[in-house]
Amino acid sequence: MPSPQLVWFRQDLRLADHRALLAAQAAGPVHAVFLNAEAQWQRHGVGANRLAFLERCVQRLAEGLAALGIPFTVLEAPRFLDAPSVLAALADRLGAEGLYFNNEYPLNERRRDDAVEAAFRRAGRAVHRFTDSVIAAPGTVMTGQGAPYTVFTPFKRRWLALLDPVAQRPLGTPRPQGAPLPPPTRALQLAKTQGAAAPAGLWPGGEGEAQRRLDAFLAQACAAYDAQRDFPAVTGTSTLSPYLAVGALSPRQALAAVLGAFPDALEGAGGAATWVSELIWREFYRHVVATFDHVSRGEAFRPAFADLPWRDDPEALTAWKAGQTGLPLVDAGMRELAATGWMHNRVRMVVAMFLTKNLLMDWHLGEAHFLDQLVDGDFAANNGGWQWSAATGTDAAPYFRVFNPVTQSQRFDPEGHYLRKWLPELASLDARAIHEPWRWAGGPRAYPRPLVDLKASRARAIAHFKAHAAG
DNA sequence: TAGCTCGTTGGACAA
DNA sequence: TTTGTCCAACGAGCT
Repeated sequence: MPSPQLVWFRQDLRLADHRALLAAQAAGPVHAVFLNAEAQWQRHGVGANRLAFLERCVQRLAEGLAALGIPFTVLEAPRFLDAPSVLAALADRLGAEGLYFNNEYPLNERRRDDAVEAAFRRAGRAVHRFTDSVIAAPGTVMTGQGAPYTVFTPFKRRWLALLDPVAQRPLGTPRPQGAPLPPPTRALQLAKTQGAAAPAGLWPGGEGEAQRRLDAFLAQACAAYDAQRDFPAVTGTSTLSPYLAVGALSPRQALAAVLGAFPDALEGAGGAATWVSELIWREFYRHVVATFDHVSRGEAFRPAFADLPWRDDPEALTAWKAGQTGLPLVDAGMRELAATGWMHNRVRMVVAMFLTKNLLMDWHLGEAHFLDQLVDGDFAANNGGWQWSAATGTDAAPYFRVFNPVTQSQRFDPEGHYLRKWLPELASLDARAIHEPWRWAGGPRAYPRPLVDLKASRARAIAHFKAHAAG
């Protein structure tokens, strides 16, 4: 029996188009492993919804591996620090020849992976790392001066110029490796998932579900994505973010599928092109995290705003989290998040702007709450989104661009369908009154009055940022 | 090198 | 109701 190759699954929980897995199979029989890093995840804010989803995806992966006859081990490695010893022990026990895994980009993950690689090399074992969670590897999309991009649009132009769609076609699926093994006998239990609020049926795990959603999106919503994606009451988005975040879907699979359905998706405008842009945004933020370590350390991307003082207002924060701010669109979004582990992207921007501008509270608080609640929680995308909203991030969005949650509500949910869905106490109000219930006969008793005056808090935020940008 | 253009997602107000 | 202008400057990135 030849020595097995260890394949370490992380945020790449699928069998198809898996670079490390396919490379390992080419070298010999594979033994798959997943590490349960409970303590690490809890310390870094991975919440119960995300863990429960992760658990379902690992479960599907375990079943798929068993069907192919590939043995699979889940090891306890509570902290990232434990990864080298735990993996080395497994390699010793199995007499493994090499270790294969796909790269991750936040600083902690890179350090963990470097430590694992060093430990394996010291033991005389080969380590093979792959670019898999992004189409363009960090470091390959650079300016004419050889510097990393910090503005999205030129990054996108360069990314598209470098893209070779043929070379980026998905790799296919692994082959069976002997007779099927018995499927896992007991349900996998990761960390503390009992606090999960999102019903399991909302976000089924696994790559099969990811492919179903991808197909449905391409058949139904993609063509009108540019026009429809901003309306939270409409199913205009792909809802693929959780699957991309855990790697149940690869970006190559997503890109190949959209190009198959819309061959001109790399040029011009239109729904498919706009969706491809979102895939590029995902890559952009991963490159930022891979390149600028201070982002992984929690610092503002723009040094000018590193020391911006924020208001401390625990009661307002509690009201924001609970969806009790008195601004209907903000509250609807926060309640959608609490109930489903997901929030429509337009509404994410509205609630983030409200927290960081109108309430003038630290974006780190919002970032942490989102990571704790979101099924699709991803450090790079979440951090990038929050810093964009807070005007501390990579793009040049001016700080005086402050969303008005009432105007946004009137524009993007004109009939109030989304508001009524999540705010039953406002269900009886008509389409005119529901966006600002306090103006109409004092508003319903069960619903709070606005936490802040929008006009005054907007002016306060602009003055605050202006004073700090100058100093 | 210096000049030029541009920057995901907006709001308020005046005319 | 619609449209134009201002809100501030600045630095990224290209030519």
